[in-house]
Amino acid sequence: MPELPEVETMRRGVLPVVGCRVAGVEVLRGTHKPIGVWPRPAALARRVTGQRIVDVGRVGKRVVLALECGDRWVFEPRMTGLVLLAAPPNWEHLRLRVRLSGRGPKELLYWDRRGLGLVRLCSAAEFARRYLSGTLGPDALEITDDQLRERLGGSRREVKVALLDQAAVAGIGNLYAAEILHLAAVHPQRRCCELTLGQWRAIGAAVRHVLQEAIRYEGSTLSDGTYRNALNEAGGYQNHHRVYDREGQTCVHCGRDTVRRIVQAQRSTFFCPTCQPRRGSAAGAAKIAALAATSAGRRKSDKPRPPTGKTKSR
DNA sequence: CCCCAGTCCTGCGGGC
DNA sequence: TGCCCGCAGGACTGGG
Repeated sequence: MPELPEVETMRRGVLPVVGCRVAGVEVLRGTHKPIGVWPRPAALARRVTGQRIVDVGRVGKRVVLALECGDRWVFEPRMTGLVLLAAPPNWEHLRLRVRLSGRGPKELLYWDRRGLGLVRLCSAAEFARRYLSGTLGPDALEITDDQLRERLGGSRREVKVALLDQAAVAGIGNLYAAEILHLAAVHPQRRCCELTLGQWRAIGAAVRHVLQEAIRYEGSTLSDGTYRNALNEAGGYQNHHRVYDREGQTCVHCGRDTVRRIVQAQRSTFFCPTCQPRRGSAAGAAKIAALAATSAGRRKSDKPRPPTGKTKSR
């Protein structure tokens, strides 16, 4: 389930490949159906071999290697994909091995248990067309409250479903949508067009706060253990979840009600009926005002543990 | 245009 | 104990 925090953690983890040259690439086929790789392996090897990696960026939930020729190599993990420098959780599901030369890591690996992910090499023009020109909304870490409201405020969709729309805002998935709405004190089934300006601000503040905290803890590793960072280590944010996967447990905020589970758009949604009433509450708005202040104040001093993050390229 | 249901894929856990 | 079915949710497609 890599969402923005997990993919950002992978991106930071593989930053040491910047400056290395691609010495070769192997597309591995085990007993499973091969993942999507574009172009086909022979053409891929021809285009990437000898190229220097000049940057590691992120676009939504994808890791992007920028090559010196201008091509962008996009790794899209979808449900279970991992971009790794260390040994993978299980060699059987290794899908791609990129051998590197130069000082730094000797190889970069793409692993994917379910094989729903894909790896695509794009020219600069194709990259822009696919990922930068309107098909993907502003990055969730950078979107402003006004942009969020402009892009979703007119929609009749339920707000939790709308937050998953990558064309509106890029990076939020099922887990963090639930966490964000609990912090913002907004019921997941409220329609976007019914939300107040204050509620959109609360959601905006919660988007930034939840995602930054999750990045600080290097993402969420659920009970299936699939998600790992680039060094094959588990994340820590699962210990700080407010509602996700906590059905029937006491709400950590109000301490009185229990977390409920409903299904929206064929996906589980977790929420607390007391903290997220169907109508907005003054208490929720006040809570968010305080939170927004601490979140903004923390941003500059919030250093992840090494390897440290760098500006992403887009 | 907007929105939704169905599809892909594998591992795991519940039920019998 | 072993088997089967349903579920997990990324992005995409086809259709209303």
